Amino acid sequence: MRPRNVTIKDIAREAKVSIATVSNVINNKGRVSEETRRLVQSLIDKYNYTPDLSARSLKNKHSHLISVVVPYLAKGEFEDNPYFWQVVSGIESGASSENFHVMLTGISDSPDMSFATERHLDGLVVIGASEQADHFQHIMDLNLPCVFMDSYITKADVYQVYSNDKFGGYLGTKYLVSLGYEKIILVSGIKGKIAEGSGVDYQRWLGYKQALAEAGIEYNPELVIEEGNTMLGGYYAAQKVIGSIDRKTAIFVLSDIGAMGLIRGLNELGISVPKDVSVVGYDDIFYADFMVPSLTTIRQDIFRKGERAVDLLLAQIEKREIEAKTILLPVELKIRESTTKNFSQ
Amino acid sequence: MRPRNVTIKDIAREAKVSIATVSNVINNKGRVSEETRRLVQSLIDKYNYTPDLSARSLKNKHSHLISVVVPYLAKGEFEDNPYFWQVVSGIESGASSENFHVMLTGISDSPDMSFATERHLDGLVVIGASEQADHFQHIMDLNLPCVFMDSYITKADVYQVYSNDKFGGYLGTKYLVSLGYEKIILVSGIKGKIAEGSGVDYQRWLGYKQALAEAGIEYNPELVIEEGNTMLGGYYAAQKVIGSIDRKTAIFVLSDIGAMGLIRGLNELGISVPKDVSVVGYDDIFYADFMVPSLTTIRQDIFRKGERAVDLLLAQIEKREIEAKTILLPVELKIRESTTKNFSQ
DNA sequence: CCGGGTTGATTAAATGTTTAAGCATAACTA
DNA sequence: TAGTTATGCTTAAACATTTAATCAACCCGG
Repeated sequence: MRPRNVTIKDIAREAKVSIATVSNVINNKGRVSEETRRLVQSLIDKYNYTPDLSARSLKNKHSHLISVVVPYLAKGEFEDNPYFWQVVSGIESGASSENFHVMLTGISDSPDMSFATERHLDGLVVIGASEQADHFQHIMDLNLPCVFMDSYITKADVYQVYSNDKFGGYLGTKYLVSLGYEKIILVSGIKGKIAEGSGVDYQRWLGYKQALAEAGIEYNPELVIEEGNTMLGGYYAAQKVIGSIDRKTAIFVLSDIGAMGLIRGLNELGISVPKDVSVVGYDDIFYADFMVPSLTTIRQDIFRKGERAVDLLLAQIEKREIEAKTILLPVELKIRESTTKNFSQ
Repeated sequence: MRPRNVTIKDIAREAKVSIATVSNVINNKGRVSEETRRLVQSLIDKYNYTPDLSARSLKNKHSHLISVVVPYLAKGEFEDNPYFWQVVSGIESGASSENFHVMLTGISDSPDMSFATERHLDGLVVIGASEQADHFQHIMDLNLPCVFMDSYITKADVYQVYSNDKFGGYLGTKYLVSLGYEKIILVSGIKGKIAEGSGVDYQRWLGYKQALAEAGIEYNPELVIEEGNTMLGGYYAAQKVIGSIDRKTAIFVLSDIGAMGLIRGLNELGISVPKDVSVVGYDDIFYADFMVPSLTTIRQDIFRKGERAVDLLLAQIEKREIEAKTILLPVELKIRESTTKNFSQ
């Protein structure tokens, strides 16, 4: 029905040159006179010819395709934290402006990474990897340009981007202390991460501890609730936390989504934020500002993080010189309605 | 460093057979004895060989790759409605279980669809297309298996999946009427869609009108606010709406995200939900249940919608017989805290 | 014992590119 | 003017597959 796809051969035939010449004008390589270059280009435009990427990638061993590897919540179901959508959005933005396309793959317990070589992927952005996990070695074995985001890999000298999680933990805690609270509950993510000493939550916890130490508040491990940085996790955390809330207590939740669940849970238990307890979140996902109450939080530019990851990835792919293998993005305290001065004294 | 990728040739050589035979065992085609099949398979397993998808796709003209086409908010920036992440998650789920991979591409005003043929994409899931828009014809011209989601295409006989938007609009409106409200403000999406008569918002608007008619309430176009189904849109809608709120007024927002912005905006203007006004949302995005107040909304199973779109797409790709080209998913009223009976009488 | 069918394999072409090597022709240099 | 060099282009191989065509060997019925 529709004219079959025009190939380099068709262009070459009509221009009365060899396909090599056409290839040369496409890629701006080799030697070709201005005259034929124009002729060929005009035919390319006329027929709207674009080279077949499968053929190209077969020859080249690269595809202009990168993949972002996102942790699965359940089998085949992505984490429902809008954080990821913002990251992915940033990655797509960075990639598409450099003419790369983005594939989306989930990673599970037994990760099969063969797709990366099968498809001649040019690179990977891996979100929230852990060097303890199986998949880490699998990924390293690919020997592919790779950027780890929010991963705190120390064993290997890899490219990484993260924001200043330790400082973020410090900032949030210190702010609550400055408001007059002396007992600061930390609601953190996946169980065991802190003990394991890995991941963003561990870093934020370090900052939390540091701020406590500076304030002369003794660290109490019982105030650290590892509930998972999900809405439901925060919601259940409310029940765990309720018993220990007094006039000197504030809560620092290491994700906005968790904070949202927590606030909801507290409400149902008759505790109102910020009247009865102050809550600080983390991430500044785009609706933190629209919640009721709006959420005091540690802001990181999530979209930007995705873009920067692509920068770093493309630098590797194109073997450009780079200042540093690691990009550390700033965090910032956003004060909103979910926190208030402690008037109990 | 790492042994260069093993190809079909290597397997063939070691098995002392031709590459055609290896190809046959891989694809379960042609004739090959049980004995050699086992031999070859064992070598495939031993070397962890997987066929090169570029070469395959060059020959086959298909790639086991589909793309989901998402509207851009700004250039390179996806719509921030978590709705999309849930859809994409469902699509990835459906695709990966059938060994397809998913690419993510944004669509803008001047859409270049050449990537689809260049990459031998097997199909497209297009979200929120409009047959009036430029991109629609571009997509049709590709002549590729395609599923339109939330698009209400009528000009062409295409595969589509949507949920029962008209009924959803009816349901939400009728519920507010049943609570005793007589003046129901509709906060809708992108300006002009209703006049244009296209898209999900138009359908929901039809349902809205129908419910009003059944209740004997006169339709008043001034009560329809087209503000964009974004959080910020809802937020600004609050200002437009504030003047016309009285004791008999309720608000139906055609997206949860917009409802969230609206409720926030109303709060800032001193109006509390549901005490002063009842609000119904649309979508049941995953945190509608966790907001304060939790949101009465029209629920659709967004994740499922993504999965079903893939079903439909794969049926086309594999040329399977299908009952119908259109899948209509149910909607359901979820009653929560943002609505309350009108006690003004 | 001969011709036809079945079985298990091989050969070779084809897919659409890129690229190294080669080859005229023209232009420059000594 | 002869030798070198630069220019513009072509040839052909290579990339890793699939698949149609072919073929040898074997079996079997008449």
